[in-house]
Order: sequence, then structure tokens, then C-alpha cells
Amino acid sequence: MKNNSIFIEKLRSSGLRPTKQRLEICKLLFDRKKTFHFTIGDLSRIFKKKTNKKISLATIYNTVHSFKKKGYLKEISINRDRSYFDTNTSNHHHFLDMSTNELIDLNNEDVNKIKIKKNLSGKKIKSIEILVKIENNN
Amino acid sequence: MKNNSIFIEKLRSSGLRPTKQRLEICKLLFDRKKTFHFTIGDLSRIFKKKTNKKISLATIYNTVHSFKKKGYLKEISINRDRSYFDTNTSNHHHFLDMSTNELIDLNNEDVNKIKIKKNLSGKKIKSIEILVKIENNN
DNA sequence: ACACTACTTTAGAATCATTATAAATTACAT
DNA sequence: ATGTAATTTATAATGATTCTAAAGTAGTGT
Repeated sequence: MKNNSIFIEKLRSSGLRPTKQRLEICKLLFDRKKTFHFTIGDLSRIFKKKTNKKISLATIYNTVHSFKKKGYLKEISINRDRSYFDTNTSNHHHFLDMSTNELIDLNNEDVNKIKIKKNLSGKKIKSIEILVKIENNN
Repeated sequence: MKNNSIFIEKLRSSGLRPTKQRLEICKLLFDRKKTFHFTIGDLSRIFKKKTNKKISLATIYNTVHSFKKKGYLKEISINRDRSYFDTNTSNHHHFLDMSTNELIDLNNEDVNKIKIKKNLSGKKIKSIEILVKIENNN
């Protein structure tokens, strides 16, 4: 259980005022042992269930986007109907469980080094992302 | 320049009636030497420009989705604001040019074999997709 | 050629996630 | 305590996609 003052400091250090809404969202997102993957809809639902406080949906959008801009969250754009955010902001890959729509981390060391043997003139590689789609085994 | 009768046969063989709208769209999509990547919006614009015929946006949606269902197109779900379709339905990877939003094929032989060293019990791998984001070099 | 039925097209309405707006509230420096 | 800029909020606007139901069309059988 992390102390609020950690989050207050974190927010202030990046120029975001530590409002009570932002602190509540920090607690939900960052007071965890494991990486957390979520959609805005998920977050809204979890917020409602875990706290009994009201928070505007617009604030959730605003907050998630400013956290992303500050580098606290990474957006995983996978398909048109759901955009995931990830508390693990390092370079890494993902499993996508097609049976549950759940996203699971796949660390760089779990994949052999990728070599791209084609290069396009005038362009440089910005990132290489692997998505491994999985489904139930039966 | 492919003959219409090819497309008529193609459609009929998969149980789709060869309507004039579907034939027009076939000509736009499949009478090409190179793989074609497009969004529904692109297709609608190209249709308007190349033919001077009217076609309902709903029909474009319907047609693209039935072509996908029949295996003539592959949907490349990359991000939340644009869904691409690809006339290359084989397994392959992509470059995404962040400067132009253009999608470019990356064949399997252009990438070394990927090994996933983590496996999840009860789940099997359905596909492995690599997305290489590129941008202008300067 | 005609009629019948199922398939298809169509315009417009409905939906859904996200973004914009603008007024009320809050944080914080002075 | 005051002033100002940042933030939150409810609501409206947007934009892509899907739905609806009526009109049109293709293919079959006669």
C-alpha cells in the first residue's frame, strides 16, 4: 500500500496538480505489484466499484491522457474497438487473449531478437511490436 | 486489366451475387499488381474519384465485410481510429509509416523466425504479428 | 416472358466511444 | 485572504460504424 505522498510528489514533479481525482486514479493504477492493462471503460467501472466516489467520465479521459503524455502510461493501440493502456511503459510485447480480450505482457527476453531484412529509404525504424494472439486450447 | 467474368465467377463461387456494386469494388481492389491497403474511407473516396457512379457508404461497408468473411480481404487492426483492409490475405507483417499512415507489407522472409519463450497453460497461439513503426529519417 | 423469393442496396437513424465546450470549482502563489 | 490559472464537470458535438426497413435486383422455376 503506497503512501499518498508518493503520488503527490510524482504528480507535482511533472507539473500536474495533485487533485483528489488524480490521486484516486493513481492509487488504482500504480499501487499494484503487477502490470495493469485496462481500457478507459474498465477504469471507469473499477473506479465506481472500488471507491464509492463519483468522478466524471471526462475526468477519467483527461487524466489517463495526461498520464500518458507524462509517460506514466503507454497506450497499446491494438484494434479499432478498444484501446488499452498499460502501466508498464517499457518496450515490450503482448499476448492478446482472443477468448477474454485480455492483454498479457511478453517481455523482451521472452522473444528472440528480431531482424528486419528489408529497409525503406528515407525512413527509420521507430519501434518493433509483436502481438501474439492466443485462444483457449480445447 | 482483368475481365469482369473472372470476378463474376469469383463472387458466384462463394455464394455472393455479382451485383454491379460488388463488381465495381472488385475491379478497384483486385485488378492490381501490388497489394492494396486501404481504410473504408479511402475506398469510398477512391470509388468516387475513379468511377463517376454513386454508391452508398453502407454498401461499401457491407461489401468489404462480406469480402472479408469470404477470405478475399484481411483486416489489419492496428489502432483505434483506422482499421485497414489488405488484399494480401496470407500471413505477413507490416510496416506502418507514422508520417503518412501508410501500411507496407513485410513478408515472412524479411523477418527472422520468431520464437516465443513463454507459454500460457490452456492457451494456444493463433497468430504472431509484427508491426514495425517507421518515420521520416531527417 | 412472368412471377416469386431471397438477396442486396440504400438513405437515414441509431449507437458508441471519444473529444470539445464552457461554466463552476479548486490549487496554490502572493 | 485574494487572484489567477489549472482542473473538473455535465452536457453537447463529433465521427466512424452498424442498424433498419423500404425499394430494387438477381436467379429460379414456370
